[in-house]
Amino acid sequence: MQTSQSPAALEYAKALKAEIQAAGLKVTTPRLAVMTALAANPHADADTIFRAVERNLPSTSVQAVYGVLGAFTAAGIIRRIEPAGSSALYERRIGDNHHHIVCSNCRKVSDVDCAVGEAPCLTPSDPHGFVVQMAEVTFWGLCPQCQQAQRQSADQSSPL
Amino acid sequence: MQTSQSPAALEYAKALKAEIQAAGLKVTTPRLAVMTALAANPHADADTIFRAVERNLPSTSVQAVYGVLGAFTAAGIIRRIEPAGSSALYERRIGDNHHHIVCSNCRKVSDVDCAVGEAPCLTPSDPHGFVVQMAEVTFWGLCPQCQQAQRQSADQSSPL
DNA sequence: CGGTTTGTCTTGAATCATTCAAGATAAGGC
DNA sequence: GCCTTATCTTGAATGATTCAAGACAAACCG
Repeated sequence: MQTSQSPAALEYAKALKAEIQAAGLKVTTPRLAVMTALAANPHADADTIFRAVERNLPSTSVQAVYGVLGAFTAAGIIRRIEPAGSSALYERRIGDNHHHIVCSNCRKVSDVDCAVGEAPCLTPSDPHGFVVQMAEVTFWGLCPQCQQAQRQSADQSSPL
Repeated sequence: MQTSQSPAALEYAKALKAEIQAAGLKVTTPRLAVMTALAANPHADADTIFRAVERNLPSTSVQAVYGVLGAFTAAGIIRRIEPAGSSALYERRIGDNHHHIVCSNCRKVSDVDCAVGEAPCLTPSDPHGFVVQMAEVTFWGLCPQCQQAQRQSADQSSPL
């Protein structure tokens, strides 16, 4: 991206490169850019990532971003989530089985650690013959901003 | 649907009608048909319901089905779920906060009662300022049929 | 360091689920 | 039975995502 980079940035680039190589994938400029964009946008959809990548790498195509995200997801170095009503979102935080809370109004997503380490309710009572591989928990609620917006409109409609 | 109906079927139709009316919606043939189709297909997408409805009511349009499903969902008499990788699915079982297990191979869905009545891990440790409204749990795994298919292909590739 | 192989990217187009809009129709209240 | 209004039909549009073919570049090799 830049001709001159800080030592920290160089370290970071090296780590990214190692991560991608470790997944058995070739290291390319678009791939590094997608990883960097994902670091800046922890729950981003393909279009958000595309626009972030495009800023530094104007020749990038949307399909390239989809390809990179697909390859990363298949390789297991990023995770894809699909909350109802949102397009697919991608995140770099993986391997810790964390969950998400989604704003039912604006669809903003935050990470949530599982409250209970062992995840007691994550063993279904009767899996109907399924072999359970994982449990995914999505909380729904109102994000701080939408709470405030709701309060304000309530104040307007019924002022004391 | 039929000119002559059994007493039980008449009772059922009456109950359906009451349910739809109670939601403040007009009772129409397509709406009754959608409800019946949903009873026969507990986790069906719009197209499945459309095809089921179409059998008895050939004049029905896909958009009518979308409209009915949307109205029912908005009224709260059916529930819409969107497991990752599936189109929207609808179910009549509502109000009991049950969860789902989805086959990661064929996307078949089954209901799962929450293992723990209180749902202990369903209170996020740190909701990041969100006001939590509900928790949605989706289990992923292999359904019995896909397990068998997997076993058979494993037997073929490495026969003893 | 240049050649070769193979995976990745660009361009262009297609698919699918879902939604929007306008007019025709039928349900429910009177 | 008539009127109002919600609902349905028809037709078209949208948006996210995927597919396909050829151009290109990364990694491996000597």
